[in-house]
Amino acid sequence: MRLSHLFFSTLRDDPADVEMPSHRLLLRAGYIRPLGSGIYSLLPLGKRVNDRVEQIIREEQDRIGGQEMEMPVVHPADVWRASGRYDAIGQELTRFKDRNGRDMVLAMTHEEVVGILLADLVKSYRQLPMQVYHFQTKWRDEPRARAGLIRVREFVMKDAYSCDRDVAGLDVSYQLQNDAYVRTFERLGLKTVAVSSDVGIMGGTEAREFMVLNPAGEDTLVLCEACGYAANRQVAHIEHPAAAAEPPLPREEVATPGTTTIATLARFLDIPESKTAKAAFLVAGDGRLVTAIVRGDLEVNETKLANAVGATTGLRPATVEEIKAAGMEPGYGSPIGAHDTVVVVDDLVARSPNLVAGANREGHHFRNVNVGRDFEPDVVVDIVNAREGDPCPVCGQPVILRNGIEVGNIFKLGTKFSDAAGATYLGEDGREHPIVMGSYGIGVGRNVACVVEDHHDEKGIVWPEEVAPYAAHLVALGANRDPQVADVAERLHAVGEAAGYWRHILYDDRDESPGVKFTDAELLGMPWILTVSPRSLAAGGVEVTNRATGERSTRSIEEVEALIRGGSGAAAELPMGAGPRS
RNA sequence: CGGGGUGUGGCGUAGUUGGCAACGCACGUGCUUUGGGAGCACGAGAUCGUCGGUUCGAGUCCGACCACCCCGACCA
Repeated sequence: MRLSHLFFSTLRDDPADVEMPSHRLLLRAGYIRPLGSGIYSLLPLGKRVNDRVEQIIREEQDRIGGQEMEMPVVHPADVWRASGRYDAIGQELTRFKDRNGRDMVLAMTHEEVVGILLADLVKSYRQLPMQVYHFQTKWRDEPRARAGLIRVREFVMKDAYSCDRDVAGLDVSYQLQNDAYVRTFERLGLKTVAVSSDVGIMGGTEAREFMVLNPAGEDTLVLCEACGYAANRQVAHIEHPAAAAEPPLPREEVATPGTTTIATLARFLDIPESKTAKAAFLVAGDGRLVTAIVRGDLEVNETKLANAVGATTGLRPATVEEIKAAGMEPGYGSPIGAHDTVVVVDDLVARSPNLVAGANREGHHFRNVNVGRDFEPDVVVDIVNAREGDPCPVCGQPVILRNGIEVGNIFKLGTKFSDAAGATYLGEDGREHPIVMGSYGIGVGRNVACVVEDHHDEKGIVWPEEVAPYAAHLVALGANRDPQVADVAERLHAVGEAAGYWRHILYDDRDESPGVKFTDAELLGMPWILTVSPRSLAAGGVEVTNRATGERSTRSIEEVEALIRGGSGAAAELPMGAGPRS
C-alpha cells in the first residue's frame, strides 16, 4: 500500500480532550475517526487491525468446534418480550417501530435468536453438543461512552453460544471457551486475568470475565497474590472477622448534632467507625425504595445490592423526599420505625451487636441497635465492597485491588433462553429436555484498543506482529532523485503485494522530509521499519529497524525480500541487530 | 441522569474595556532543500456550536438549547 494514497491522516498535535493512550494514538495515527459519542469509523488502517484481531478470535473459535454464522441486527420486539428482557433492560436497549408500527429493537446480544433457531433446528440429542458464533454489530445506548474504542455504543462483538444436553455438557463447553480465550488473548499480546463475575442481564449461573489490568479500567478487581484468587469486586465476598460477641444492651437515643457522616459521628461519640451502621437509600427501577445497611467503615456495592433485591434495571439514589416519605431522616436514617421500604442488611451488620445507628430524627442517633430486635430486615446478605488488605476468602492473606478492562466474558446461561423459545431436544430416554446454553463474548474494537494500551511508547504504537495492519513500513528517502532507490523501493513493495494480503507492506512514497517519514513510521507502529536510501544502498542494502527494540541493521535486498515474504517466522530467523550498525 | 469542563478554518490555539477574526501546523502553486517534524514567495480555506435577546455594533454580554470531553451509576 502506498502511503500517498492511503485514506488517512496523521495529526501532528494531540487531539484536545483525549486522555487514554489508545484513544490518542489511534486518532493521531489515523486508524479511527469519531462520528458521534461512542460511534467510530474504522479507517483502512484500523479496519486491517480489526480484521486481524477478528481472525485470531475466529481461528480459536474454530479450533474448539465453533461454527461461524450471522444473525440479524434488528429484531422484532416480541423476541425480547418472550425472554422477559424487553422490560428488564433499561434505556441501553434501543426500541423503535417499523413502518407498520411493529415494535422492534436493535440487538444488544443474540441469546434470544439462538434460542429460536435451536427450537427450529435441533430435534435430537444426537445434534448436541454444538457451538455457534458470529461477529456482529451491537448497538448499546450506553449512559456514557468514553476512552475511544474502550467503551463505545456501537461495536462488533464476537458472541458465541454453546448448546448442550445437560449441565455437565455445559461445564465442558464452558471450559473449552475458557481455554480458547486464554489462547486468543495470548496471541493478541494481552496479559489477562480471569475473574469470577456478576451475571448481569444474562441471568446465568456462573460467569467469568477476562480482564486486562489498566489504571483506567472500569472494573475493580479483587486479587490475591498468595493463592491466585481473582474476582470482580461486584461478586468478591470477604469474610470480615465478626465483632466480639456481647449481650444486647438496651437501646438508647443520644443527641448527636451535626453528625451527618460516619466520620463525624464516630469522632463525636469517640467510637470506631466499625461500631456504627450506616444507611444508603436507593430506588429500584420498579419504584421500590431500598434501604441498605452496612457497617460504618464499609461501602455499599450497588451491584450486590441490586442483585439482593432483584433490581434488574439497576438502582438510582433516592431523593430526600422519597426517604422522608418512608419515615426516615437523611443523615440520621435507619430502618427503625421506617415503612414502605425494602430493608437489606449486610450480613456483617447482622452479626454485629450494639451498633450506633440513625434515630430518624434530626441530630439524633441510637446506641445499641441490634438487627432483629430493633428492626426486621427483608434480606440479609453480603452487600459491601471488598477493600485493599481485606482477608482473601480462600487463603486469608490480604487481597489487593486493581482496575481492569473487560476484554471478554464467558457465561453459563442454563435454560433461561431455551425455555423462553421452547428449545428442547428428544433425549436418549425418549423424553424432551431443554437445551442448556452458554454465552461467550469478546469485543473486537476494545481488544484493539487494549493492544495499543499494552503496546506503545512515547513515539507511537508498537504493534505485535500478529495484529499489525502491515508487515513492515518502508521508508524511501530521495526516491525522486535517485532512480536506484526508487527501483529498490518499488521492488520491495511489489514483493509484499505478491506475498499475500497480510504480507503487504506500507510504502511511504510521499515527497516528504526524512523526519516526517520516520516520525510517522514510528507513530503508525509497524513492527519493522525498512529504510531505503542512497546511504543504505551504499552500505549494502536496506536498513531494517525493529520498532519494539530499536535495533537497527543493514541487510541485503535479498534478505529483506525474504523477511517480507516469510512472515514472523522468517523475520525471527534474521539475526536482527547482528549486522553493522549505521 | 447527577457533577465538572470545552465549543473560533482540517488539527492545536489566541482573541484585551463589545469596534475589520488572528497565529502555528496541515492544504494548493512555484523555486530551493533531502537520514529525524526544511526554507522562501504567492494562495485557498471560518455564518466564531445553534437559536433568541441586549446594543448603532456581539466571537466577546444575557438566556435557552445542542454537541463533545472528563468524573460517577451499566457492559464486550
